[in-house]
Amino acid sequence: MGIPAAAAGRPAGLPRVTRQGAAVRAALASRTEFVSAQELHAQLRGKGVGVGLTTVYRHLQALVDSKQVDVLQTPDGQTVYRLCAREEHHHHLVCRHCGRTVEIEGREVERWTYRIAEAEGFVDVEHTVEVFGTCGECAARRS
Amino acid sequence: MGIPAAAAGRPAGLPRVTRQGAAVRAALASRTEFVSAQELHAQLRGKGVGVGLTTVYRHLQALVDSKQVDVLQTPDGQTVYRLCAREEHHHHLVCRHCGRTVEIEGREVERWTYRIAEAEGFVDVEHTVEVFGTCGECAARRS
DNA sequence: TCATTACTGGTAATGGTTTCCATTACAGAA
DNA sequence: TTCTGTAATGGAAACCATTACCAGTAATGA
Ligand SMILES: [Mn+2]
Ligand SMILES: [Mn+2]
Ligand SMILES: [Zn+2]
Ligand SMILES: [Zn+2]
Repeated sequence: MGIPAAAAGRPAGLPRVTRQGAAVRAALASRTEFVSAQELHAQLRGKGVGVGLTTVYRHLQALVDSKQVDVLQTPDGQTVYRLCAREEHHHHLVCRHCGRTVEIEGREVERWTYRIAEAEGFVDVEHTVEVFGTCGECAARRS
Repeated sequence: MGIPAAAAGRPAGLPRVTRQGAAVRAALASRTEFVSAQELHAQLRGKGVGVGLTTVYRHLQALVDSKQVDVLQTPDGQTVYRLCAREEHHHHLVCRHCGRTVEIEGREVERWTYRIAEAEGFVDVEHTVEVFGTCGECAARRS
């Protein structure tokens, strides 16, 4: 009675495994930079994988909610996603030309935000820290 | 010949002084938190000040371009504006409930972003650093 | 006062994201 | 394997904040 031992697949009865879900995740995994839902959708369609745009949005949101994917808004306001290597909290250094992305970590910044917030009496704090610039290659290419 | 001594008003021949421009700036000055263009427009209309939504957007953008106003996107993606006290580069600690905003400065963070970017070969770097949380009052109110 | 032209603002167009909802197809039960 | 309940799908329509148009208005300098 009770919980089947081989409950490995997916805990309890959560998201079903579908062709589309796998496709979205795979598409994201194939890209190393941040990409938009529309870009991913176009990429999938281009390779003949039938997936609705709505579904792409849904899976991306689910991945974000489960902390498996990072999101950020580019300076020009579009939402982009990325399947990051490290699971722990981190930030990004992004080339505004080619999109090349480097995951960065900063103990000092973490301590700083916490200290500042506490000093002002704020609790339940979260922060966004993103760095944009021109990577070496792009800088050379346009010199 | 030459430049009139009393060129105080507005340097050279740049933006004209209009009722609407003053209204938008005044409306922003009356608010201490970050507000959206739509909110400002509604506030102005509510007080009987006739200003078109398009014009509100235009003036906000102009104020942003001339560094007189700060912009940021809330976690839920809406663009909000604020007339800050200090002109120098700084960041914000914002209450996600009441919008109360504290201007913060962080030499360490500035140095950190610069150092990281340089180490990775990035140039022409800019960064976004915003801290969101629940302020003391709001924390008490919902305890 | 007059002419020049930047500014204004209503309306239409954009464009990314979400909502609807009828259809499809996982996955556990029989 | 087949049956079934229901989560997932996806095309179309709705949303909605922001922008583009452009004819009318008004600030400015002569
Ligand atoms: Mn951090
Ligand atoms: Mn800074
Ligand atoms: Zn680059
Ligand atoms: Zn508050």
